[in-house]
Amino acid sequence: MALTTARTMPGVLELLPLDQIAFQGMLDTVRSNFERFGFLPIETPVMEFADVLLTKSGGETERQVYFVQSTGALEQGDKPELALRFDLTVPLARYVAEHEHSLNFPFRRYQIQRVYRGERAQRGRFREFYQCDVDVIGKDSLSVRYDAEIPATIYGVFRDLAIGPFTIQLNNRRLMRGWFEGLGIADGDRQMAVLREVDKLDKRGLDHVRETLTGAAFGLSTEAVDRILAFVQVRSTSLADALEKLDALGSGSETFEQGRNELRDVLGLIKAFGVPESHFALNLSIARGLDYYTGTVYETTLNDHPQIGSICSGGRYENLAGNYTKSSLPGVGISIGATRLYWQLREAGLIGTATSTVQALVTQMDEAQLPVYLALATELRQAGINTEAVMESSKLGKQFKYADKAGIRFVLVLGDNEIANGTVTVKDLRRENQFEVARTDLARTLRAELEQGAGTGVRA
RNA sequence: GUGGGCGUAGCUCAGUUGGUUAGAGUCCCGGAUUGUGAUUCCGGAUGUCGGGGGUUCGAGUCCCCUCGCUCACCCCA
Repeated sequence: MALTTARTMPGVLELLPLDQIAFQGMLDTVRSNFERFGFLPIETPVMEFADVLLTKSGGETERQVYFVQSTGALEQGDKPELALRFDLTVPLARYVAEHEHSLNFPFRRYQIQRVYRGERAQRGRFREFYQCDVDVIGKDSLSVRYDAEIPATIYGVFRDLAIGPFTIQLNNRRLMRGWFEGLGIADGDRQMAVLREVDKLDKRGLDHVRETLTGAAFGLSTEAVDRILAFVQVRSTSLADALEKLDALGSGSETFEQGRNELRDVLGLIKAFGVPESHFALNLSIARGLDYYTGTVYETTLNDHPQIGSICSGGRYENLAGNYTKSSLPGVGISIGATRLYWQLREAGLIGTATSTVQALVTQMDEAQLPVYLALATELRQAGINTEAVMESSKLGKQFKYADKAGIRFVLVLGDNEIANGTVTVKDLRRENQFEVARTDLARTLRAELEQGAGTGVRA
């Protein structure tokens, strides 16, 4: 019989158990921080009705959507009725509109699930990936103060992930649009186009952006472009510096002043939330490509690994669910692309080898003593230690090799001597030492050892 | 969706101006006398040379087509 090649589609990340443990450790850190800040969990279906998912989308989104069709509909040649979600924000909008009358506002939710995009595979880009989202949705209005709570949450996440120094960079869409208005770029679509272009500043460089803006596609004057470039190059080094640089921009349109006031409030509150000044900064080139953002926008980068780019981004939007309800539902939120983040951290060598979730292996010296081994394993499990017992007899060396490869830290040997003495021999494969303890003290001893070296599993 | 690069063991690759039975390292499996892994030594398994066609006495190598992967753009986590 011809064999089928075992393979997965490009753009998916499938991990071996030890890597999966590291990845899940990362998600646990994200989740616990989201919960610590008082966000509530929800999950939504992977599939949604296509018309619900694609309401506001232009051609770009639709191009990246996977449609889903039942066999029956496929045979009849119908248009697909269902599609896979491509982010968690659109399903959130649908969720809030659908359950509006049962929800408590401001609605603070977090959601950690996979999303799907039909992209051509590329380094660090996935077709199936995890997003970790937090959003706050208000009914009719939502204070700009929430715009500061989001970065505070994000600070907690990346601090606990311990992946090195990072900076949460902030900007405000109103401030940008107001600045462009002052230069005579009044049309909304045109403002968006300029905005998307300056967003590339950090990636493409000053000259490239200048060339594009003065070029035929935009046709802006050299003076206007110089003013834009001066604006988007603003970066801050501390809170006082940020406020000073905002003042130094001079006065502007009503939109501009509104944006500036929002930014001032947000920056001040981020500090009040306890985020160190070294970890947040003004970056007036941050724009975000998505057009639904209206005010504050965020991007987070690792200081020592700028090539990785943004590892977490989001912002403020008015009218989240305008396509589904007449209610006004403003919100602010952010998303961590966990799959890409994990993949890039691994590429950069920032993730060490995880230890197994299995903490102890009970070896088998003598098949006849199997009940003794199983009783020992049960004892340890009852003491909260994840334990595996060797079920098939083999050479002890082979059993050690198995434990080593599996990343199991403690190997327990129970032979005639130990049984006679009421002891257990423990080999700690991580510390590379061996000791013998009374069986009655075993669980306590292992617990103490394990707690000593407790970590997130993501540390290098 | 648009443009460039690359396809040889599971992985990283070598393979001369076309010339016998296609190699190395790594990984995997087994062994090196009594109850100890990761080091060392010995042995073993593994390939429609991406696929199809053409040129030739002879193609991994040259030509054409095709498929796959990958990088950049677009967009984005």
